[in-house]
Amino acid sequence: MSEVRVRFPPSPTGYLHIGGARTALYNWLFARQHRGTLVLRIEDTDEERSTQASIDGIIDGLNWLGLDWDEGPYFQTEHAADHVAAAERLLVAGRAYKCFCTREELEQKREQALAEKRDPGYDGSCRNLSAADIATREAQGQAAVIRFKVPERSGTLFYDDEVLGRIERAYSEIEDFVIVRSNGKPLYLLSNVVDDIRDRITHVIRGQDHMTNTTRQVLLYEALEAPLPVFAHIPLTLDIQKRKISKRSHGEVVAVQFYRERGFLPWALCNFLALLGWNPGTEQEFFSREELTKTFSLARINRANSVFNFRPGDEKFFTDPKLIAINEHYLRNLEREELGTLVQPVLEQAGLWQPAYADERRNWYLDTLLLIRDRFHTLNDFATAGRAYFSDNYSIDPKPLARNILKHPQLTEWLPELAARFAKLTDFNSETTEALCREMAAELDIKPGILINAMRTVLTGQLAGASMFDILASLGQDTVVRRLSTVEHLYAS
RNA sequence: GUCCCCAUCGUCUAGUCAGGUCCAGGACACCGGCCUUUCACGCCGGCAACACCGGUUCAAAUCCGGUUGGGGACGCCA
Repeated sequence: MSEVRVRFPPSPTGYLHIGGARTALYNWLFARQHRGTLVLRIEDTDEERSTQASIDGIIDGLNWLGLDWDEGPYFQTEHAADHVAAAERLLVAGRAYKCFCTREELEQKREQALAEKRDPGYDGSCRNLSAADIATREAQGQAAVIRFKVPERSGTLFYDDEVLGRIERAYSEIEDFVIVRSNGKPLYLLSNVVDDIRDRITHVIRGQDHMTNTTRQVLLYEALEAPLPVFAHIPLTLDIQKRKISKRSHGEVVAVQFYRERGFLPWALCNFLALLGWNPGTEQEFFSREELTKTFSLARINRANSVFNFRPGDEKFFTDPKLIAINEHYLRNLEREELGTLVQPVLEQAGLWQPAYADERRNWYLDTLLLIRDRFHTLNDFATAGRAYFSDNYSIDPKPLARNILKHPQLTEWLPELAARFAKLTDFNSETTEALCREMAAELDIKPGILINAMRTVLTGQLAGASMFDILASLGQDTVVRRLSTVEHLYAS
């Protein structure tokens, strides 16, 4: 039984996006499940578009997601000599040939073919050049690319895809493709195969957009006399208009980085991504790493493409609502200490962190997070909607201000009075404050809700929140008294 | 234009390979209710789909053919 070896080969031409992350996740799950090896290989043969920033971004993204690899990162350009050597071998074996057609000629033919609604593929002009002809052209200094010579066979070529079943394509439909540029640099189709052979890749798990590449690469494996890996083409992630998701046309919402910045939990994203195109066949939707690793299987990957349901410009659907729901689930179920650890950097970045939260106020800090997390969607909410718990410098939302404060001008007297009474409490807790508050409401002959909602608004700035008296206990007597004592400024403008 | 892939609620999907247990199940979203000082959680309920046509069969979401629709590829990009 041979070892499972898979790879994730991003091209560093942009950030890591949702689709790429899912491909990485599926490879990672498959590797971990089989106790195999995941190779990270940076496919940087496109020198014009490859950037160091992209490489860093991709690695950062994978690290954040917790998708670790066992070998690499390898860089494809470092093996360019291997790729060219393979091409030379194919040339010698008569499995490839030099083509002197210029880019301009090819471009022109392609456009013309498309305009006439004909097949735009290469017409094979240089396929049967004589040795003398080639020598002459080379002597003249004409540049040549190397093309793979697709065998003249009747019938169809096929491979058995783990997701899609048998895929067939007629030999006659496959055109002679370029494997080495005229400047001597190898191209993806070739490099990718040579590297996969060298890295002893056993399973190629990649997007369905590679299917036509695969049929050509199957030919390359054969010509290079290497065993074929197992192919698994996973469905594509589409936007709501059913367009393939790409960094260029969709911007940041499809970037993994975006979710990190917005306070999503990395495993929530993984869990969501796992379910986008795959399902366990049971009704389970939340998985730990271990559970997912155990349950995942290529055979249960969906054949149809899936839609990543986000609506640009829509605040509520700024990303797929299911992803938000999954994130909320994890946020609510995170263990106390882990939650504390994850929220810390968010508070730090907002300037709300205090060293005491790691020390003498640790308990208060963790209790407070537990108290307020139920209504939050992301980690960032702790620093925004939850700001009043960590700082006196917070703003009051207009909606609760109008509804709970401005509507009752007498609160300018009631709230300071309430503060005064709170100040006298010797045991300030949720029970004593509630009793006191209800007592005062009865005296004034008003509904307790008026005082309670007014307090919520003044103390947290928010329309919604946890049980008010728990909030009071969390905030503490001093803060509560201070904030309730002067409220006139709220009526200012 | 050619080739390849795909087709179940708005979205993610179960069910398709081994036809009947499916007048199609779950989740998210949405709507209503309960709870409640608010909001949320939670709980209860609701709306909502087998693309179409034909064939095979006692029986089709499931098998076959066609149509339509969607996607991908057709680069000296990866």
